Amino acid sequence: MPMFNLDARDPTPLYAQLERAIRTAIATGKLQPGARLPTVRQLAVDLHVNANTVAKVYAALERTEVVDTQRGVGTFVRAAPPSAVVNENRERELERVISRFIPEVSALGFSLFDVITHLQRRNKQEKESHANPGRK
Amino acid sequence: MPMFNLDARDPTPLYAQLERAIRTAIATGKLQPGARLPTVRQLAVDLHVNANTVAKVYAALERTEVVDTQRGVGTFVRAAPPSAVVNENRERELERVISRFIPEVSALGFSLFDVITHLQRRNKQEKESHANPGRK
DNA sequence: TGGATTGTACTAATGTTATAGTACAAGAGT
DNA sequence: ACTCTTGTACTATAACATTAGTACAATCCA
Repeated sequence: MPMFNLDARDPTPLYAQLERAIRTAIATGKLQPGARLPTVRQLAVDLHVNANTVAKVYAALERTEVVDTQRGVGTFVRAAPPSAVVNENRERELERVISRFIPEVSALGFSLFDVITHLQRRNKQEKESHANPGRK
Repeated sequence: MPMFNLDARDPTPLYAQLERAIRTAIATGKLQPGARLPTVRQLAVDLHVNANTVAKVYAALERTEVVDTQRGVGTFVRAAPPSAVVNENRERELERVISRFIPEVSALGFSLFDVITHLQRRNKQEKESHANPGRK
């Protein structure tokens, strides 16, 4: 079972799907700080994509300081930066990004409740995977 | 204000975004059976894309029998598909848009819990404003 | 030191996406 | 018949995405 899931029928480019998947895995705690990502070649085999595609994603994540790569060693999830924004501005920052998000989902016909329900399900799955890390 | 919303920064191809948007609009009832879509050229202007891109989407929707096109007249929404299919696609649609959203907020240093909390507060305010519509 | 592993850097070839521009065909209305 | 609007079809071009293959550099380990 591959660590991530790409959909070849999705018109979204593979590299974009993969980058998103890794960032999401980190954001939701599936990949914790310090965790090691698969090697470029191994992940390419698992996902049935070219090694160059994986390498491109790893390089992008390195540039944006999401992972830390060491030649000959591997690539690892960085420590979550202690939010450059201070607490007062944090709320406003979150408000701003969510305000951009709401019209998008509502344009697709979803309610706030739909979104909350979906996110809570994700959050629950995240906790379960923490409590039972070696799950098959 | 354009009828649909495309995001040039989203790596998903424009034609795919537009096809998805139209199908969703139909699925959610924003575009009802018999409703007329904008002309190829007009929609191209509204969305700031090439007319060929819109034409490509219309042709794809015609091939899959989602719309009915008549030369020199316009393109119109066909009868709605069964709702079971609609609901399945809706879930996937929500999943997709949220998957795009999560890496974005986490890049700003927010957790899923932060987002859920914020959305719940919004949801509460929304209900209150419904109960008291004339409120400032 | 030698060998294996890992990330990185190229080139080349092929297919897809998006744009621009032009032209044609079918229907509506005058 | 004429004109306008609409969808459709085509060429050409540029940029991007994907794959394949090769080579190199840094690190670890025996």
